[in-house]
Amino acid sequence: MLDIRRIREEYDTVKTAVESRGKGDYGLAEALALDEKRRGIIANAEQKKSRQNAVSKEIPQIKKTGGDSVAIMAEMKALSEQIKEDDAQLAEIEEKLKDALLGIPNTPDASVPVGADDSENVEQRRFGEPTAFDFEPKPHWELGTELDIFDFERAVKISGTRFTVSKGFGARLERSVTNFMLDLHTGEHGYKEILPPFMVNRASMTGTGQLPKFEEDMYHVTQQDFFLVPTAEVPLTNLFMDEILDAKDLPVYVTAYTPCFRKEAGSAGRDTRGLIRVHQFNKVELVKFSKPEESWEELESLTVAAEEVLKRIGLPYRVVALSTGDLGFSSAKTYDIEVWMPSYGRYVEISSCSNFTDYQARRAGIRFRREPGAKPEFVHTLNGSGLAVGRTVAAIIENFQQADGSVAVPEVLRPYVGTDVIR
RNA sequence: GGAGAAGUAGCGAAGUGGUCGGAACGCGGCGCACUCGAAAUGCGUUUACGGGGUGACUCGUACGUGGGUUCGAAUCCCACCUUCUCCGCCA
Repeated sequence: MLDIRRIREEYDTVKTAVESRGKGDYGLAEALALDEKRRGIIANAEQKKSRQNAVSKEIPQIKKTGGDSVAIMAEMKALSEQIKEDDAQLAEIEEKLKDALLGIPNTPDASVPVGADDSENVEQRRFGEPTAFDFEPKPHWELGTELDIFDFERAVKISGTRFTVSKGFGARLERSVTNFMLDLHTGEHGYKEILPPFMVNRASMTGTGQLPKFEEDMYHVTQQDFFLVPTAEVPLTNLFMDEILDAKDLPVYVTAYTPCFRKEAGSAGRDTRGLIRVHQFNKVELVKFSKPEESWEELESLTVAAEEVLKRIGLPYRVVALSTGDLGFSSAKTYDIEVWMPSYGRYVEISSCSNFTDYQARRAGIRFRREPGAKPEFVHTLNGSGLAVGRTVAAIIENFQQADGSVAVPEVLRPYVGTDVIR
């Protein structure tokens, strides 16, 4: 969430930034009004409390010396009731203020292109050229079914639409890609591998910004109020919830493979075939905790680390900077990496790399101390897919398909897959 | 799932209705003294959040969490969370 003091002191700047997302002020004006009300109540209540504390210290003396405590007790009783009323009123205002703040998105960085939607995203760079074929290429769902490595019909039978079953080399390829990504990031990019829970509590989902606004997108285990993780970002970022880190340990780099669970509500009819948009998919996630002054540099290197996966596999891609209208709720700046997907005839999102600045850190209470005795400051959090595994598999199958319907295994993956060609 | 015990500063731990909350005591950390240096020893110091103030500073809040009783709660009552021990179940 945004710092209420920043909203108070730089209201116009914050308002302009938030409104650049193109969907109003998200209750910013309301938050400011609530804050003013809140401070008025605090000033009043604390004066009364100060008096109450002072008198409470005197009462034992009065009693000991046999003085008359009846009048003062009556006064204190009345004061105590007033304080209770003030506190109740304050709690109510603070609850409202907190709700208001949780509903306000992060302020886009000044470098983010202003635009209404994804059509105004700005391409940053490309790697490779869209794959050229001297035959008619097939989409991965057709190839995969013919090769008997995907089984969409049985997935529907055992679970429903938007679920997948991989078999044989299909399952092996998925596992290989996952391992390749984890090995690259842990071995060469300095990330520590984490295996987190796949279900998290409400506090974690609130810390990273999925709750309270986006509850309808999540799978909720109502029996125990758990949520299935929509991304490993949630458990990874909340590793340090309510902790104060040591500056000498920053930056912290962590990575994890998890399945990701999403309802995909509102995308009915979109990408209904294949591995592109499903309720459960695998992803390797990269998360960083950094000092504020280093986070922009860290965003660039995180994006480069994610790109490296595609470079080594040999898949054509491009990087785009999201415009303000397409930017995620908690993000101050996001680069999407898009891989070339022949069946779509365009680039498709395969990674989203964001700097959340102190927005998530403030919600989740993740701080650091520059030196012993210094005031704790909020860290900056960043994350990016490194990469979405299912979409990577789909891209490999489509871009590496051969005229005879077989799929060449990219060289870096051969030691993992154990074959040169899937046929 | 059942029974019992416990949650107080970085760690251990005292406090069972008021002068006990930055909080006894011990350990650790930091500073100073002693030392060529270190150890040992001695002295001092050591939380976070919010309000007000340019500031020195000041007021408030916090004893797992949330309620309640009381003029006053770490202390009494209720609910929940977590940890430990035993039993049950289980990969």
